[in-house]
Amino acid sequence: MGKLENMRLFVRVIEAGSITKAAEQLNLAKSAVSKRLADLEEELGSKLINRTTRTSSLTEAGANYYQRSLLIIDEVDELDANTKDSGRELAGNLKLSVPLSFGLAHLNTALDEFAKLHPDLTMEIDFSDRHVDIVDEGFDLAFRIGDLKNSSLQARKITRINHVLCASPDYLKANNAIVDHTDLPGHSILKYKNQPFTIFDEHGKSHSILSSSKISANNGDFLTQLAISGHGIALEPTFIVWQALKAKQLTLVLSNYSIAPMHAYAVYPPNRYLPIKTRTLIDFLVARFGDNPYWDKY
Amino acid sequence: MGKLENMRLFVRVIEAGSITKAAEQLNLAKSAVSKRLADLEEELGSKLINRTTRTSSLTEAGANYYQRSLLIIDEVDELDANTKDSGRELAGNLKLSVPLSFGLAHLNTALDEFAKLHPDLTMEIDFSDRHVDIVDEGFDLAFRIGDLKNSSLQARKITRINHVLCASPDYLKANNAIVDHTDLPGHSILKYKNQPFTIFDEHGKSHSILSSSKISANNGDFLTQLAISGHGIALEPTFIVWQALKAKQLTLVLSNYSIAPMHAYAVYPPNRYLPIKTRTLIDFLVARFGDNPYWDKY
DNA sequence: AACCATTGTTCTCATTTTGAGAACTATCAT
DNA sequence: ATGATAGTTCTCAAAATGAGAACAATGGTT
Repeated sequence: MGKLENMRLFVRVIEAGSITKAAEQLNLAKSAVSKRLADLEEELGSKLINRTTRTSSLTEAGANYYQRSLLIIDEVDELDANTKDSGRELAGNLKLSVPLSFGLAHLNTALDEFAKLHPDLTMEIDFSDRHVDIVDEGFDLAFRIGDLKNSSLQARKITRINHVLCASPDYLKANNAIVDHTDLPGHSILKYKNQPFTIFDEHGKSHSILSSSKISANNGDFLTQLAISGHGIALEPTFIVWQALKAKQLTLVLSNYSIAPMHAYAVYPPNRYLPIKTRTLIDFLVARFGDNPYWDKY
Repeated sequence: MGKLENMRLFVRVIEAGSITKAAEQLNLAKSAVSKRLADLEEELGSKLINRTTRTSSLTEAGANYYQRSLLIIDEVDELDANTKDSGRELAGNLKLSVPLSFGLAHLNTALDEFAKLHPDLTMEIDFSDRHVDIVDEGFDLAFRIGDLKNSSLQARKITRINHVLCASPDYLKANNAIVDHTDLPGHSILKYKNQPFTIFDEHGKSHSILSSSKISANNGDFLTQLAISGHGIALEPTFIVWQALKAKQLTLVLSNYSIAPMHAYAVYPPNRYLPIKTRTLIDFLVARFGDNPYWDKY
């Protein structure tokens, strides 16, 4: 094994927090990780990590080695990427974490198109709404909808996510008319969480709606079906209900009101050279969706 | 084999000028070098070197890769060196090219003392007066006396080399008196090359002496013995004749005149991070000899 | 204080990688 | 046309590396 590979392993051990976790992430036996780390320390003649079976900490030499290694690794990755870019097709693998609804309905076709454009590229798509740990789980890219929390991850905004209130024509006929926001509490709202939400009237004034949900669920498609069946007014992102709106299965409610938009982000590991395949995919998605996506045209 | 090791191999192939020469320098089979270079190119997906069986040239990608690799390699070497320096003894090997006379008489004791100070260090000393190719032959350091030619090598001045005219008392008794430089042509001068030389009188005026040498030889010890035996006036560096002067076997001739000094240099490969063991040795020698060396005290 | 779970280390062995060397190919000089 | 030289390919032995078992050390829990 090489010097650079051992630097990467050392960096991974630090970032994982233990030899055991690093071994899991690297798909290596912990004995192999232990040995290579020991070999690196022996070659350098310096202890990099003070470790017992329960705790470990960087030595002073190790802290410096870690910082400098990061820089060198990034330079090598950039050099490799630049050399590979010399008149060459994208190749390799992209491991992506994709939210269920957005992923199945929209990202899939975009990723399929991207894959056709780059035949030497492979992709592993993991559909999940859970909050993945990108570094820990080895993802190149993850997609998040909402507001990004305090995070060391780096993110690029992919598109705008608008939300609307909508109900079936039958539901609206069978229930009290909704003229303004004060009429909402008398209705059944179908939404993700049984929590109040805020809407803005045409004057920009915000109103918090404290309506109890008869049903709440964390699956937008399910809620859409309920709304189409006349079970209430759905509060959902347009990228889910756009086709039902278009087909007149659902109708906008209080369309002169607005809801603060969310955004969809592509999220990737921090302090790393961004591989061109990852960067190209993000650029492709920004161009494909952007701030005026097709699902807002209904 | 690792990415960094393959970078070093690639750089070596470029600098050696051929796979065959690089293999010789690295003590590897040329099939191994050929394979590793091909593997690196395959991994990068780019041809780095266009090569036929007779000629080779860098591609554009290869030229960039070469330049960037040099930087990365230096950074890694520096990081390693700094980490190794963390409260540690010098270790490893130093391969030195040492001129015969100066080496045997002076450097040897200095290097022996240095080795005693650094027990984990090993040294390979190659005694030769020939002009070695430091990079080609894998030397860490070479020593040169004289004036450095136009060279990309880097050098550090170790000490000053003074030359003197001297003869045995018997020779001086048996031959015409030497009062000033005009008396020299009537004498037999023992020197390295049968060429004129320049001396400066007490007023700083230079005089070219066109005396033919009965004997010339490129071995200073041999010439010293001839002078002691009364065969003529020797023109030699003090580091060779100092003990004969001290023992009154030889006496200065025209001691109020002077000869332009030369210098001894430690020479090392250019554009490289200088390993601390090499740097420490050079510092040691500068301190040990300096501009007023012990052989000038006679 | 005893016990258990977890992490790291060491050792053995199988697998993989790597280099040596022979044989071959291609190119250029004579 | 021939020979010398450099690079490539192939085979095989040697070296390196990782997996997994067993063990040691540490800290938390009871």
